[in-house]
Amino acid sequence: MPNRPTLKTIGQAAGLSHVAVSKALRDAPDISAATKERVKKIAEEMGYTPNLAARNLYLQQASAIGMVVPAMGENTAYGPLFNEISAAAAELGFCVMLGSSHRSKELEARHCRIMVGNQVGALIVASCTSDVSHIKAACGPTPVIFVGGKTDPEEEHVLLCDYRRSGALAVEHLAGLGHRDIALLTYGPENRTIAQKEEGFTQAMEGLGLRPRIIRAGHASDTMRAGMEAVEGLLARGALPTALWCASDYMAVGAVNALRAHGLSVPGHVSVVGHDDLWPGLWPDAGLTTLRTPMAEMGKAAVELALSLIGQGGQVPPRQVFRPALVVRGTTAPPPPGQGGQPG
Amino acid sequence: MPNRPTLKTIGQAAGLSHVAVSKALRDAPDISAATKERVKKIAEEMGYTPNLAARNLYLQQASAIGMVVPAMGENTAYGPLFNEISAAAAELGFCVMLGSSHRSKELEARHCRIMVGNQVGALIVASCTSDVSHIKAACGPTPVIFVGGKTDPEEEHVLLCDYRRSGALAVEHLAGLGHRDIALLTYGPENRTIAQKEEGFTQAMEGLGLRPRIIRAGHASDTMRAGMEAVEGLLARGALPTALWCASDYMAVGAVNALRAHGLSVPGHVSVVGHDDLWPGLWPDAGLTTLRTPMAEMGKAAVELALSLIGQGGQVPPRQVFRPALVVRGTTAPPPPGQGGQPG
DNA sequence: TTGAAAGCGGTACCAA
DNA sequence: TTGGTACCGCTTTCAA
Repeated sequence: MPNRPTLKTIGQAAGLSHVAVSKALRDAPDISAATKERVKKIAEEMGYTPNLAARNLYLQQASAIGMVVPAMGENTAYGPLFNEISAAAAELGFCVMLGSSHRSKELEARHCRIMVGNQVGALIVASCTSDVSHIKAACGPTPVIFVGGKTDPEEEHVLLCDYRRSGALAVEHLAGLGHRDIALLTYGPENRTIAQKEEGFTQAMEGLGLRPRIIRAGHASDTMRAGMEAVEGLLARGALPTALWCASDYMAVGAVNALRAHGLSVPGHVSVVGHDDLWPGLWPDAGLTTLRTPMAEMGKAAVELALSLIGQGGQVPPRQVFRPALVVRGTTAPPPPGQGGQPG
Repeated sequence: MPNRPTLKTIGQAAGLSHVAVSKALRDAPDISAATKERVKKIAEEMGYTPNLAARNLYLQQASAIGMVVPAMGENTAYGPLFNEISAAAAELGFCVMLGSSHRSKELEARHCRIMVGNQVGALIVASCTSDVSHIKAACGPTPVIFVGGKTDPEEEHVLLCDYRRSGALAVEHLAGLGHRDIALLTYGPENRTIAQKEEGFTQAMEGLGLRPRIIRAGHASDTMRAGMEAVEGLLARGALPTALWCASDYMAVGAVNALRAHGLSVPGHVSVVGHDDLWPGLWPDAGLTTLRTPMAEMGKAAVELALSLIGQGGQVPPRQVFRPALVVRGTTAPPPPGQGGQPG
């Protein structure tokens, strides 16, 4: 590391002790205004930046929080979530250490250990598996906040999204438009997020006396293809419903793509709803009707909870569930005349 | 911060001084094997993690590097780049502090200051503007590595991608297939990346005696729409070429979308090449032919350069230019018979 | 083979 | 109003 000026350096230049300099820079009441001004000027000139590691060491504080995710980009929601967390943390003078686990439990634990060693006050982890014992072991007494759908809602600190409600909202919207034959398209492998969506969907459909159809196709690694395959399968069986709710926006785009390739109009013939609202412009000639997860609120809540656990913020509930919201754009409309009925 | 065990804690449990414990844990030659084993066992049991901040303070080292980007996600290349940087850093026991500037110079500088205060050894910055004076001011003596197309290639430490070569590769591929009427689609606002692509394209076309056509449309914030608008404009003027090179993959998807909406086949009627290769599966029913920026190499190089500047690695060239590579998938083919000629 | 002392940069306490 | 001293957790040096 390059030689930055320290309190001592400034003190020498000012003919003062490092203690006086420290006080002057922090506007202590027992330093004369003249001295303060002089010291501040010198510090400014020398480009002084306090060494937070040293300060934290003495004060037994933290000025960083950690975050571990499976991967950034790759059409996941972690990018937007990180943006919010970064902003909220910077607002409070904290910085964020981030690690990509590349979906490896070993790397996940390794990131946690490195960050704990580097004195993060708390960790926000979107684990790549539902089993998080290795993470807890790696973090020891450092508090961990779990985020993301794979997590057990009974963890001590956890921020989740209510995907059951997603199902309710999707069905409510589509049924409200007059659809009665609605299918949910999901993908493998089974996880808590998918299960919740299926549950919410089934419950909402049955509540309306409608038959819930759930089609599982493809794999999480390529949900766009999964959407196409699901639609192809439905078409091949002559079982196309009038509305589709897809478990992810990407899947929805794949579904729309496949429908249009077969000369079907969206939303003219078939309505499609997505999930996540990762890219408002994803389907630019119309805009995808979708369910928005409240990333900004989740990010802010994660930082608040982290600071609260560090003891740098007020009390915050240790478990929070966020509610998705419906965003109506151009891929949903009433069903074609005469097709609103429930199939056999 | 929760009370983690320290060397002193372990020493008390082991009936030794903290010095002996420190040595034992680091396998110093002057500690007996028996003591080492005993100490290590106790440390293990207590879940000891060395306080790297304290170690760094004494050793005047850094164990973290910083990275500042305009935003994660949002269809930028920073996600994949971060993944690589994270992996390379973790490999070497370093962690990465990341900040999203939300395209604000103030926040950009703020992140830099916070990270410098937190003792990062070096910073990797993808600036949101070409002017980087505020960043340099915020970082002081801490070395900064600039990445991304907006940067002046004369900066002291800089990693770039040769977008002129992208133009050459795109033209070479399309001309090799028999295309003579090729247009480049770009978007505003003008920046160094775009300028380089245009330059490389023009040069390559003229080298083959072909007329370079460049269409600028839309805005960087929604390049998918820009791609659609560009195609609509070309169709309206009856000036559609047989091949399009789009400045981004997203723009290419928009272009393909618009072409197909008009009943044109890709690559049957028109070939389309993208740029970046952010999502191999972006256009699932074919796969987009595109130019791939070598993210993995750039990430690795960034970390190596950072460590070299910290004095923790070997010598590394301070400026590096990476070469994009052509990835041929399903959106390029020879032009339709009789349409390979150069237009008036 | 072990440990006392000093120092990294900062802050708190108390004496001058 | 100022500064000496001690301490945060760790490592290095040197004496026991």
